[in-house]
Amino acid sequence: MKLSKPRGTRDFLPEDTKRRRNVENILRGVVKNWGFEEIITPTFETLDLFTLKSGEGIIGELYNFTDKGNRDMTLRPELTAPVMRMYVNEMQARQRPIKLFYFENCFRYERPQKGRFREFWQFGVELIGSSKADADAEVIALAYKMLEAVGIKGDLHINNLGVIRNLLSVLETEQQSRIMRLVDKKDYTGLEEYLEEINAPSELRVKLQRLIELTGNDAIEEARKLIGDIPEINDYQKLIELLEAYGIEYTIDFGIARGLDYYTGAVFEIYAEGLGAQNQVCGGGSYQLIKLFGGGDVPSTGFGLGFDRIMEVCEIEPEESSSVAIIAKDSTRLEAIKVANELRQHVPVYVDIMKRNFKAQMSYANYIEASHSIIVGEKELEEGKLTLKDMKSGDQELLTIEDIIVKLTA
RNA sequence: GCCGGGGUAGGGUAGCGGUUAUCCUGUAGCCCUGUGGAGGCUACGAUUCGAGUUCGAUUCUCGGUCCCGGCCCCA
Repeated sequence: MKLSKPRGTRDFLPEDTKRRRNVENILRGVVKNWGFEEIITPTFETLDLFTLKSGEGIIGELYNFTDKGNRDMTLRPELTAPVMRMYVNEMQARQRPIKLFYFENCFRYERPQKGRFREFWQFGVELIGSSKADADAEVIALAYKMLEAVGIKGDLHINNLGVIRNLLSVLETEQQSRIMRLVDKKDYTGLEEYLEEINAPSELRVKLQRLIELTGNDAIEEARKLIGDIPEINDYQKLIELLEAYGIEYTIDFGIARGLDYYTGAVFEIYAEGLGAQNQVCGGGSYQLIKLFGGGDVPSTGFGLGFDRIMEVCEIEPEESSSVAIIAKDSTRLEAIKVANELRQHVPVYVDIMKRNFKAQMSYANYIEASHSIIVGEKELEEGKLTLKDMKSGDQELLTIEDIIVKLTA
């Protein structure tokens, strides 16, 4: 074969596309009912949007290019930054909260592996304008419910970075960032070495090491004992109470972190089984990006769902709906087109365009899994009727087109 | 960027120095000009690419490429 698709991209055949659209629409249905509205941003953006958010280091992972005006551009690797850019550009005067969602493809120049492609789809939500635990809870619960709606029982881990940031606040900003990155990577030996290197106070060291290993139901109380009655723990407590009210299952996990400074409070990740090394299907949290992009001091919370990974484990199949193959003879082909015109107001219709004989048309109807075939033959037309055949049962009856429409749309 | 395992018709496979490159499935047509899913017959269709070793490479060696899994990374 001479032409092939670019590495890490995929073709979606009709069957694949049908499955994907079905799941996509289920997810859309859920977010819409939570009051979120869909937006679309450009497929490519200026390079600095992403370097500003994530640092120069990400350039190696980007599909970037210079356009004919010598501007540095890139295909978007994610959608949080574009959405925040959109907000800063044209939505700052709107009353808050602003509840947005998107479903778009993203591009990253990475080594493909299971659940990781160079072109992939993200379904994401951004809730702009509230720093309250209520906003965090709504977003987290929504992520959970979306996965539930497509039959995925995710393992949800939550944390509030405010607690660890409070603990680290005595250190220099640079040191704090470095520590957050190490915690995020779960590189605990590296963390120990670094704490040694900067000669961190031994009390802080012990507290930190114990804190990031706290998980489970009593974790908050233990953290309170460890660090004291700080406001961040109370916020965390509020979040838990709200999540209980939403009726979702979660695991408190002080080990969840983010390597970037603009994450402020709540963070969460959802894992699913059956995905190999890339088992995270959702990641999110509250962040402060708008200020970084030159807007006001507006807090946000959001998440991204890895749609391709969802499809990997999701077993939902589209519902079967009725479709019709019209079987005609040479002498009735023109009449068949008229019948097709009528029926196409209601259901998908196939008409032979291969000049096939009667039997071959029937065979094709079977192949495409049409629920019904309709025989437009001389005998039928003489009576002003058509034969409707149920392809599953094989039963057939002579009916008027009106009766057929009633039957098919029932 | 790194480490493994792989690429033979559209899909699934056999062959592992010399074959008309095997078989299944598929697609098209016919048997069968108003009834599909079965059967029979016929046709279509492949050695990932490039170099090397050899009289001769699908088979051995090296490199590229793509696929699969993992590391790194994961905004």
